[in-house]
Amino acid sequence: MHRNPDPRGTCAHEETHGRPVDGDAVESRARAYAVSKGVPFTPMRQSVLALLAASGKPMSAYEIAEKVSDARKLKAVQVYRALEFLQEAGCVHRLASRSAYFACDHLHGERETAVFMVCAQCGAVQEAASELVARGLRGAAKTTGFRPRHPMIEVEGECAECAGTPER
Amino acid sequence: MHRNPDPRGTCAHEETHGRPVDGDAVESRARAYAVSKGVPFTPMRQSVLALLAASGKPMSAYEIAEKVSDARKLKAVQVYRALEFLQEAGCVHRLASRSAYFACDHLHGERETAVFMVCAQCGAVQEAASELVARGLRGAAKTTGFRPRHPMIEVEGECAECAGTPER
DNA sequence: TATTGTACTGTTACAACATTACACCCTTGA
DNA sequence: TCAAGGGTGTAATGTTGTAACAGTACAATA
Ligand SMILES: [Zn+2]
Ligand SMILES: [Zn+2]
Ligand SMILES: [Zn+2]
Ligand SMILES: [Zn+2]
Repeated sequence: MHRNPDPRGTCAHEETHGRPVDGDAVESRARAYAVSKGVPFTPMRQSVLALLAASGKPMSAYEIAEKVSDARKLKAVQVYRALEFLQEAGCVHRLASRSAYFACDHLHGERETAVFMVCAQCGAVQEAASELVARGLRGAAKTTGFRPRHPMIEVEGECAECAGTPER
Repeated sequence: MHRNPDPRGTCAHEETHGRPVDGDAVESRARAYAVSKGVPFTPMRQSVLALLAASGKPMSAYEIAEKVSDARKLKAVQVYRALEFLQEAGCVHRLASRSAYFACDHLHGERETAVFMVCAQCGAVQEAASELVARGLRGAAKTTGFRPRHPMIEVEGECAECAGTPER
């Protein structure tokens, strides 16, 4: 059900599709967060974040463990620890629909509602913050007396590039 | 909310929190789908759907396998097969945020955008269809040329009952 | 300097979720 | 009778995520 599509098989122009994020910007955000929490920004955390930022696509923790070409072979549990920190720092998100993680260089207001748009063809993720969606959610919640806490919006579809080149 | 005398023993706690769906309605929808596809609506499928409808809460496949009190002990893979059919039939949804499945007696228009509101306390799920959210998503997609196909919106929070009775 | 506290690391084991593979039924229709 | 297509039962395996614990690094403190 949530097997990740094989990038090599589905998309010949992988290079054109990646949406690498600004690695430096995102790393400095992570460093700032580490300072604010009084914890170190370790090489482990740096490696995982750099890989995600460079790839620009969601990857599973096990995939990350394989691809962190840091000589050492990482175990998944180590990756999960790094991801936990990076998610707290706000520079990595988890895609529940794929059990995958990706780097993000946006600045998220505390109250923002992020929309993740995942391309079914190439796997690239685009992020948007829609006030209209946020209002809609508040409205839907109000009619049932529900108190929203953590909205999660993931849309599968086709990115502009893949829609434009329908048959690779 | 509906007349749904649970045949088998569900505990009293569940009783107060569950939001049982209309089991008959949802089963007839599943039967109609089976007919339309020329496949049988088997006892296996019926049992799984009935259990989900009666419980009114999301359950994992393994939980379902345990609780289908049908004398036989089901293996998870059998439950997954039934769930696959029931999801196609549109009477069961998967909650990605919890890797759980729940029955739904709504009629989903092809273009509707469903919002799942999951109570963090009691686990109950409420479903709503917000046109405002749908418009917001279309808007967000349009600005990036993204073609939305399967939106997935899950909001964690507290249902009216749990918010009203903080410490039951 | 020695001690303590805190957090990261490396490793093993395991829990929870999901799929693949295959043999064995059925029923339906040549 | 036979083959084809689907459902079932079972075992094995794959994937995702945590718990537990011993060891290490380092800073604050006595
Ligand atoms: Zn983001
Ligand atoms: Zn794409
Ligand atoms: Zn529904
Ligand atoms: Zn509740």
